[in-house]
Amino acid sequence: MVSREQKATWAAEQMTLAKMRIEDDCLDWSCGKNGGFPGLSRVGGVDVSFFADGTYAIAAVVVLSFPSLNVLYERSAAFRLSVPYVPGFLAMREVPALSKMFQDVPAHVMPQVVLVDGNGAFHPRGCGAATHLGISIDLPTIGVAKDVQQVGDVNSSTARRLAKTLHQSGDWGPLCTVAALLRTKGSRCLVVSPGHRVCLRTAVTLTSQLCQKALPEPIRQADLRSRQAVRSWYAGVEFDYLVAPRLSHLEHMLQITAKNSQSDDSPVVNVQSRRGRQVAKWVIKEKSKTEVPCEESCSLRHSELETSESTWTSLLFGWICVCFTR
DNA sequence: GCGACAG
DNA sequence: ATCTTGTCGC
Repeated sequence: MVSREQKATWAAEQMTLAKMRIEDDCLDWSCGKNGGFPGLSRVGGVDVSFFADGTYAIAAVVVLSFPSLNVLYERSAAFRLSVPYVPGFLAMREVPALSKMFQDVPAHVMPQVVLVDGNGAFHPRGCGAATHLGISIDLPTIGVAKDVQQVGDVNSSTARRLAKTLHQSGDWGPLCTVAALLRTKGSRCLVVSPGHRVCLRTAVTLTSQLCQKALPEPIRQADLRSRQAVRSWYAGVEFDYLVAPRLSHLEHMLQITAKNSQSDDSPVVNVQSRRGRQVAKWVIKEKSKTEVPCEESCSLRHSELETSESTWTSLLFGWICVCFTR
């Protein structure tokens, strides 16, 4: 499906990105030792759901208040899949769309940390999707995977052994230096790894606090909403459509890095934040008019459909689906 | 050749 | 990831 050369190129990109990863807490909030997170008021979650035909998908971004976990912002948008899923290269498939979604998040609801489906630094080349996204948008990210990827000596049997020592929800233990196994409700275990700008301890502690159910709430919400979006699309609801970026993240970031290093040798952190703000210069087509960043926002903003005669019934059906699952 | 393989 | 029914329980 994907050429050997392509994989080599991707791997090189990942190794470059891995070097840019900030492995310590670099936050505008902190992970208190008493269980609190002073300064933290917004947590984000992202997920992607797929259409049956496998050529399109819907990316969802949600922002929840913390610690109350109410939905402050959510958006779902469709995009064309340009890359197949290849183990170890999940980011190449999902991150471009997710990254673009963050361009449109209003500053006043921009999350202070984002939870991502998949791995962060726990990755064969130290650059899972959470790390990749984090560096692309220059936000702290945490990787939360439902299954254990083989990384070095760590694999699913390693995790099974560790899982036996975790007796109740909230218990966790390190799988390696960059990943922990966290037990949540229903005896479920998640692999948590720092994506960008957070350390392992902060990543696990926060993720644990966010697990009202078996999954951390931001990811669960993004998951629910992106799936719902797919279903209501079949019922006639239309979505924003994201157009793929012209350059890969790495190409874009390398350009900016080069530009920055000409002018001065500023510290890594400054370069990072500057880079983050310049990452996106992409086009948005068919942007729907409504943007609803308030609590009562309905999960789906459908642009007015003025098309066929079946539209009315399918819209109604879509609404019923929406109401039914909430 | 065979098994492993985040979403 | 996705294809899918009922079922057990608060």
